[in-house]
Amino acid sequence: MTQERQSSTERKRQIFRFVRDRLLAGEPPSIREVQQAFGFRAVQSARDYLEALVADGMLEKAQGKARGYRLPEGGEWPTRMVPLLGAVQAGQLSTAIEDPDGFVAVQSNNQRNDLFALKVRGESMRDAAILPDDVVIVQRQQSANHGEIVVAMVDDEATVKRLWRHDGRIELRPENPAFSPIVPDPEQLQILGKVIEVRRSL
Amino acid sequence: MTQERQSSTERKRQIFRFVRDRLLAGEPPSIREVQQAFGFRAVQSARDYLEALVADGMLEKAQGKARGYRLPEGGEWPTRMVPLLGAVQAGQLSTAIEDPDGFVAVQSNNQRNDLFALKVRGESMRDAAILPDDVVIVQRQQSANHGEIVVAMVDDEATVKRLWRHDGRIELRPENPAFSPIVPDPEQLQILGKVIEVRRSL
DNA sequence: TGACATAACAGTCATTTGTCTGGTTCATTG
DNA sequence: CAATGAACCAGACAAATGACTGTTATGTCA
Repeated sequence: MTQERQSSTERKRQIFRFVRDRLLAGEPPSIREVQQAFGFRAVQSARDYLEALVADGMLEKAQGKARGYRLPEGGEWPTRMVPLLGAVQAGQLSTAIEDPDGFVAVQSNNQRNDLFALKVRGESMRDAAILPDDVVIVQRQQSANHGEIVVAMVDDEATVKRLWRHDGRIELRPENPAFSPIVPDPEQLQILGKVIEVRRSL
Repeated sequence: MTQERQSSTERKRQIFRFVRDRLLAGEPPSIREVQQAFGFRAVQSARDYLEALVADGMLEKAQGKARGYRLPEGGEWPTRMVPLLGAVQAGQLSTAIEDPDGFVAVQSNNQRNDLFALKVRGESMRDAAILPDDVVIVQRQQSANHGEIVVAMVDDEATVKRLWRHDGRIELRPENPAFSPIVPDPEQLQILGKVIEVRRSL
């Protein structure tokens, strides 16, 4: 009359995967949904497993709130959705982020809300293996180190270039012999952020 | 005694962004949480706005479920975790997938469980902008079309190459003049899948 | 065998959350 | 002004969900 007995550890793993997948899909399950998914006849059975997972540090939960189980923020890198911007013009970054073209899932230990994604235009970084229509994940910051690939405002438009420092001057170098380096007026140079990842769909 | 009166459209936008950001963070809000976030004295006020957003197609909701508001399914695909494999040897793909080096978040409308990720070794695809240590997302399939980039078993190891068909023969072409095309014995050619995305961390 | 631990079950209560019906305030306008 | 509609408010009810206490089966092992 009761459901077949199973090894705790294996079922625990299955339940964790179920909850994790639901959380990654943005749909936190209720305890009773876990119960039904695994055919338990009692709510408490599912609850026992969930509590065990919390005790193991595999899950966290918000007391009293509905659908309150979450993945811990520390151990595994949480996946977050990051706004995808088509084009950015000077001074419009924050407004562009409020009305993005879409969202991209990124795994990052970055706590703050300072990542965004940008679609690359042009061939100027071809030899750095960054092609048109690639999507770059960008960490917002006002400056960058020598040699890092940055997104900067040039002629009122966001472009991807490698930042080069020499003789106290800053240069934005394309990586394609067909393009010329840019030596911006230091007063006007506006760096939007540093490229931390490149993605290309085939 | 009542809260300051505001223009509907602007507040609607604000409420939408609030809900959207909560959803993207994986924490769907309850109606009362929206109410409190905007200082409404009545639940129904928040509810009115949420209903309006649903009517506008900006949100969807699941009847009766707690925290049931969602972003519409338009173009945004669910994010799934896909096993990341370091190296694969012949015949060991399925076992490798059970003990992966990690997981990668992928957005895909693919329903089946036939995606995996593989870390690229070697420079043989350099001119296709695929570099060592890049991670390729692969869709498992036994064959592929002319011109597609595939993962195939060569010398008992998985390699990334472009598949070329001519004269009824199949060739695995590197994309780097320093490497030579491979013309495998058709009997032994084992294609693991097709590369659908390339990622590089900087 | 009997003590023990584990996995599952039963039932109840409390809180959170969604739903509903209607009322109040206030600017606009014919 | 009276009518109207928009924005907001009040309160109650119901469904979903979490929390709690205790019980029953089943395997292990001294």
